[in-house]
Amino acid sequence: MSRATFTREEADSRRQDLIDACARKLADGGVAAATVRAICAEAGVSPGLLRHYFAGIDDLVAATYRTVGERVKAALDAAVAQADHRPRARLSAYVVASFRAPIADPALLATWIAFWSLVKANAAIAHLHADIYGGYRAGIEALLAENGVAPGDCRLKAVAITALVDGLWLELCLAPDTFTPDEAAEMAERWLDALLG
Amino acid sequence: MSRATFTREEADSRRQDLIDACARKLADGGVAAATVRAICAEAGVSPGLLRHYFAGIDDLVAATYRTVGERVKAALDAAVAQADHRPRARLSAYVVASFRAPIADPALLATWIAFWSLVKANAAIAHLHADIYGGYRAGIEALLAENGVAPGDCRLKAVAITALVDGLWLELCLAPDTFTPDEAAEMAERWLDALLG
DNA sequence: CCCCTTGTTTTACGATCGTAAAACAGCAAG
DNA sequence: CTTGCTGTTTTACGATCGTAAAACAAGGGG
Repeated sequence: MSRATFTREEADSRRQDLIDACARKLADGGVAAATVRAICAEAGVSPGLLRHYFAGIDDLVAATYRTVGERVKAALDAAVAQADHRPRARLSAYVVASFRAPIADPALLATWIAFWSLVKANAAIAHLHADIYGGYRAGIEALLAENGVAPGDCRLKAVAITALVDGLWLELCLAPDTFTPDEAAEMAERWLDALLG
Repeated sequence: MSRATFTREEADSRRQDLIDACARKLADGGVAAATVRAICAEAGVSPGLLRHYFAGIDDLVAATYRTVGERVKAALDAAVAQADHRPRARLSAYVVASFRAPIADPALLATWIAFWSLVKANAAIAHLHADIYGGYRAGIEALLAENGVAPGDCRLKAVAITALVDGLWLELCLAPDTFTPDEAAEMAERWLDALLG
């Protein structure tokens, strides 16, 4: 039996393939399915290659969280940039974007839940989580300030908005039959109305 | 080396010990830490005993979800029973109880997140989840109806309330330094105000 | 006092895990 | 055509996983 052939790829391409495969495995099988062998098979690569690009499976999972987090943040920022320039429209755009493509993707949401489940047990993931959510919340706080919310109220209101969005994400992912992304966006909008007084 | 001694316990006691140990392991180590050997060690029992009370590890995890779910539901119902009889007070009691003892327990919330991460991959857990959340939502819908919410609006508003509560739970568990349970309860109350119009 | 039931422990097995290290193959440079 | 670098695969190892089945011990009924 001869050794399998392979094509040489640029480093960043393989790295990204592994990250994407990791996200996919986390999405449809949870943490238990994101094994070295399963991820590499999903990426169409032999198991040994993982440690050529990452320090280990934990490092790959962390890199995946970072990548997915940056992708989400970029999508949110893009939504704000494309929105009407009025403060309220900008805030709405930021929040509602969570329920539109490319963020409202079942696989992405499932991956996100897997990351949540790792925060308490994995220190590196915990640090990453604090970083990602800090940035997310900072974005909301800035938009709240634009809308005339008192500086002392921004922190808690940003938490409250993040909580509703995460909760709706969660239910949209775990029980997608009970409501639609449009209804989720509608509820989020209503929450903004309530918080802006 | 002689065989270790042991004391004979009533079946339900050992069963409950294993369930509690499973919840504890899920809480502080996530799904990865909830192995047969780790759980049995936590329960002070030899590894082989698990299969005397459960069909396997998956069965134990499911039983743990069911038990924890029932405990939460009982606490919520108790809070409503102790509340003022006016409809709005009863609804508030149901929602705010999520941020008071015994529900607002870090270990319980961490366990809950672990269950979320299993829903998509494990059919039995998914069925259980639908059951538990169905009951939870039904409780809110009944209280909303008491408060004069139109039948057609109850479903979506119950989803919205559940989402905010879950989102606040999540952040309270993953980033407990950013806000307090009291602030969470305050936000939930405000959400009720907004939804009741 | 002995036996019988059964809760409990022990031991063993095959599968799979993450990782290390060696063997190989593609491709550019000489 | 050959050489050297390195991306990639293969193989191997020790650890740990869930489970099956046998060995044992505790306590009650004859």
